Amino acid sequence: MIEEDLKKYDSFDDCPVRNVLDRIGDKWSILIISLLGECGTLRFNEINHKIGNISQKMLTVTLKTLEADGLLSRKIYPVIPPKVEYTLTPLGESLLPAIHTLTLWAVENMPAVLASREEYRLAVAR
Amino acid sequence: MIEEDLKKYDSFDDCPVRNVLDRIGDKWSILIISLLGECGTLRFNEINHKIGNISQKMLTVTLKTLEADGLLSRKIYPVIPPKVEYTLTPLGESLLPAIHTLTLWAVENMPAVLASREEYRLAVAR
DNA sequence: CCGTATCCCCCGTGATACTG
DNA sequence: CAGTATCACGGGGGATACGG
Repeated sequence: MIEEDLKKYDSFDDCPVRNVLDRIGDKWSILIISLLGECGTLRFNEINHKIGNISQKMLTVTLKTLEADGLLSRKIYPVIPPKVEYTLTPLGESLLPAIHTLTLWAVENMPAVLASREEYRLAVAR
Repeated sequence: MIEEDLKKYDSFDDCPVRNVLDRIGDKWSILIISLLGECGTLRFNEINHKIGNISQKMLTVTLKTLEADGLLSRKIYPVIPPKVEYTLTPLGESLLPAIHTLTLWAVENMPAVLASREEYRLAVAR
């Protein structure tokens, strides 16, 4: 019984912010979306080099997830060596303003957060 | 221009969006911030019950982290049994618009994301 | 060049029991 | 009521090697 009875009181599963963070709150998604938002279209290795410290595996995995979610599209040129281009879909582009808002907050307020955290650390250490 | 100013954050380590997600991109932070944004001030067990499916440990950990980051404040009443109230700081409140923007996007576009994902799943299965 | 396929480790999260 | 303490686990993520 319990499993189902609890679900109707489960505010968690229906929270839209959590749903979106479950999709794009991982380590690389938003970074890739921002990058494509700036640059328009990029090849696999271009993204790889621009980010710099992402593993090839995670880049592949993240791009595939974003494609499955309909946030970016993949164009394969049947040439050798292979050439693949990634571009945001309109759905992906629609996410840019939200990311931008979050970015602005970060630029303005992260220094305060870091300062607070340092102060807290010192207070606890004492 | 903001767009150009942000370009200097291209590298991963200095990316503001990643910094903020590293802090509040965990499973419970944004949910708690939203809740306090709605309700103003809440006691430990009130948050516990309103969220419903968070473990006591994670609630404690998340609240402590948010306090250390200066996003919420903690008021302890020296009574027995203990009474502790949590309220957003101005810094925490300043995050609400960004969360709201993200929420709006989720409400509007998550159905499309889920549909795309299902379609992709079917395409791969074939 | 653009991926796949493995192996492995860390740590965020949860379950449970206990305390002032 | 509001936490601590401890144990356990699952999976996100990295390193590496191989494939078309």
